Amino acid sequence: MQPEPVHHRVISWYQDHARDLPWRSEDCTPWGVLVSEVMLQQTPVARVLPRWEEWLRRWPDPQSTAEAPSAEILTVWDRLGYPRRALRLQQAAAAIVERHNGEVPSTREELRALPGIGEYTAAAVACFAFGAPEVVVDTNIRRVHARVFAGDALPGKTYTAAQRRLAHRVFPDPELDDGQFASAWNIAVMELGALVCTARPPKCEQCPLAELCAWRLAGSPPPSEQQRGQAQAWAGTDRQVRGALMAALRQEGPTEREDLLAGLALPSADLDQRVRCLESLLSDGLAEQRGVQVALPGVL
DNA sequence: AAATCGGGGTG
DNA sequence: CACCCAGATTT
Repeated sequence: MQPEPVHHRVISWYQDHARDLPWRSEDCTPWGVLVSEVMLQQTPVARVLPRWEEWLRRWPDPQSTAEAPSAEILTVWDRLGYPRRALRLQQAAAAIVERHNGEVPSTREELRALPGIGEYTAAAVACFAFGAPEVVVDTNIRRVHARVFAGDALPGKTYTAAQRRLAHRVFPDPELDDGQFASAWNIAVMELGALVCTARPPKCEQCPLAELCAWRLAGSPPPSEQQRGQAQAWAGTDRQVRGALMAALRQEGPTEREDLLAGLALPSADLDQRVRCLESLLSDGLAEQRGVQVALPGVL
């Protein structure tokens, strides 16, 4: 759409209030941006920062990442969560070496074809690392759009087709400013969602859009039951058991299968669940079994 | 469209 | 203790 007050207000607000994050630095490489985006998938900025610093210090480019032992990749990943992301990030590095001569590709389509790079991350890297005017939509942006334009308290758990259409409809026209204005819109709305238009108690008194926010103008109605995501319990789940197994493999190194299964400090997990979870880790390539030993992958 | 996949910080 | 966090992949 044509530039409107909503666009100018958000971008101006960003220029005054943006956090100083290392992957936003002028001298951050596209690889640094890509690593940050993968680490930030479902993981807060504060927990990513130290892991990102160490990763880039050890593996500053796709080539070195592709050559590293997977066991080291998973150890540096530490407890960031969803360790399959770490494995896919290494697979993406290998694909970049093979298909793109070791240089992070700059188009949304090429990025989307890499392992672990979905709709959001492909658009984010193309925009933040290369300045491409792609429509970026993350959980922060979905929430801002839901409130400001749709008048809803929360966007709901799943990214719907209607929400995708809305994001495109309110995106500034890239033809106008060679895309400079359009690409600035993405990071500005995202930061507004992260700092002001937050999930719980939003700081509307600090918001540059408060006067024109549809949700606020409607009286800030509370979220419906449908909009409130039902958080699945954590204790007793396979995810907890898988996480405990991975933590043990990181800390203890190669371990006899029977000792690994018996040593888990999770009394609630019966043997069937422990075996099922270990088998799933082996199947995912997050662990390897060699004889009676189980270990992180890639170490001979 | 829904399920699965970690882990920790926070109101 | 429920809820949230710069999602991707599979079914």
